[in-house]
Amino acid sequence: MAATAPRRRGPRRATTEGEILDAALALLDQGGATAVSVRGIAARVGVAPNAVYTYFPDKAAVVKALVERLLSEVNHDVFADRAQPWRLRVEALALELRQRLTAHPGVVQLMISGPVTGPQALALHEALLELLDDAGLNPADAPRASYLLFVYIVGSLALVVADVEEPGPLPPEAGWIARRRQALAKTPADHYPRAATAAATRAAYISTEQYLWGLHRLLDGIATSAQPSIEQRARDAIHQDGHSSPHNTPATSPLH
Amino acid sequence: MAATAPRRRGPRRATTEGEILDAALALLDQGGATAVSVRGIAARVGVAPNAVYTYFPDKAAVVKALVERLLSEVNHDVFADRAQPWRLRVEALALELRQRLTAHPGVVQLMISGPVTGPQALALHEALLELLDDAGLNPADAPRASYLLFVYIVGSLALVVADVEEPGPLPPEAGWIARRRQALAKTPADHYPRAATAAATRAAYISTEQYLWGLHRLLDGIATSAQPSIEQRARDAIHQDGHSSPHNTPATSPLH
DNA sequence: ACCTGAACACCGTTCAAGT
DNA sequence: ACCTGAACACCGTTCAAGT
Repeated sequence: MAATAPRRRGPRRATTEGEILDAALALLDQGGATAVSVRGIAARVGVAPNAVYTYFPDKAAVVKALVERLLSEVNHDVFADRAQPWRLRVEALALELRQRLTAHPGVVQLMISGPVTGPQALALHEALLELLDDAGLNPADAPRASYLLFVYIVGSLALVVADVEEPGPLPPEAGWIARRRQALAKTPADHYPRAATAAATRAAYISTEQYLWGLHRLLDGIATSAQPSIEQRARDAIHQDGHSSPHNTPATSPLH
Repeated sequence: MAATAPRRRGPRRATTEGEILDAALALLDQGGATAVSVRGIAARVGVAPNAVYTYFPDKAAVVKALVERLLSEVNHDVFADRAQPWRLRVEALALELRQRLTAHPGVVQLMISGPVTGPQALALHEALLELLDDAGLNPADAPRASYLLFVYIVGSLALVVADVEEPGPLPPEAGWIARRRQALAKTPADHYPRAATAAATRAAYISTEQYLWGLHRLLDGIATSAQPSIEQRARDAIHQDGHSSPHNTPATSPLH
């Protein structure tokens, strides 16, 4: 795709494709997903609105490229170490993605405004498949599990971001939860007794702790059904049954 | 909220608040989330754009009311039967929500454009908490599990809807998957070997079957960690330990 | 190849005015 | 209470024209 362009030797005037994405990112960060506009980008770059169409066919292409750029900032090293237990590696991936994407809250909305099929998204998918293969999942379950994890991660972020109405960076977690607790305390106990009782827990839905709690339940579910049992793995060591191929890690939960 | 208005006796001119939501829904169904505009609604109702502001303070309020209306169409009966195993009940809820929301694909984007806190959303939350309580989850885990399920359901629907770019009703599943398989077959095996091998499975990510597969893993994870084991439940029948209160259902997976 | 001016068909929202 | 005309500050995209 990115053919080695002739690279003009004149001093000013940068790549201008990167400039456009820089401008789009700046708009995203200060105004949220709705603030990313072709006209806004053009104004920031210092150019007429339609000049953007020299580099991108339409706004959707700009958004797609922006999503790819942010996905490219995900550090694959944090979950690449095959000596680590697979659960810890998945957890590292989930936390890394959460951190990178919540740093630009609006990007989640942009991501789910169209199919996520760019090279960076595919590379992440590939890495996760590798990871789950290392975990001993069979080839039929690994992709299913990878999508399950992706759905959970994206869904979590989408709901977290949706909870704040003002654009800009997400508020610090502690104060955010406190504010939610205050609001949820008004839940009418006569109509919604259980929701009212659980108000404090509900306030923490947007927390990293809830995020990890859910992830661990999910990993339990994947391990339970898609990994061989301890007894089965013992037998596997002698007689392979073609359904599973345990590699290196035990199915212990790291934090639970 | 809905105080009994004087109800004019003149023949024409309906509630006009419902008319607005009808128009918004029609726009949503034929043009997707982006087609829901104040001006479009006004044109459909046959009124000046600013007339909408007589009934709603802003567009966000219209969207919120529309989401609530669609959530109100969710049939609680399909998961209300306490004689049914809890897993089947959760599955019924998940399928009911999926069916209702995919009937109006754009609504998922509208839902996650702001906090989901209306009465209908709360009622659903309450019902799910009741259900998980029936399942024997302790009061600390039930709300966490309910949010986990909600995240999964909403995340799944968001990604399913994001996969189609044209607005309007979702395509029939079989042809949709076939089209995806055709596209994913082009995955370069040299760069993404596992993703390429799993192309057929990836094509079915948007299927109801994958949706249920993920849900079952999730239920396994919830049952494993938050429900007492079989032995523990046997002991529970005699000696209550205050951590769990099993009611009526075994932890068998219905479809797996 | 890269950019512009001008235009088209849209947005959400406000304000003053009318009934 | 309910609605309108007019306006303001925005959108994405196209087209013909310029360098």
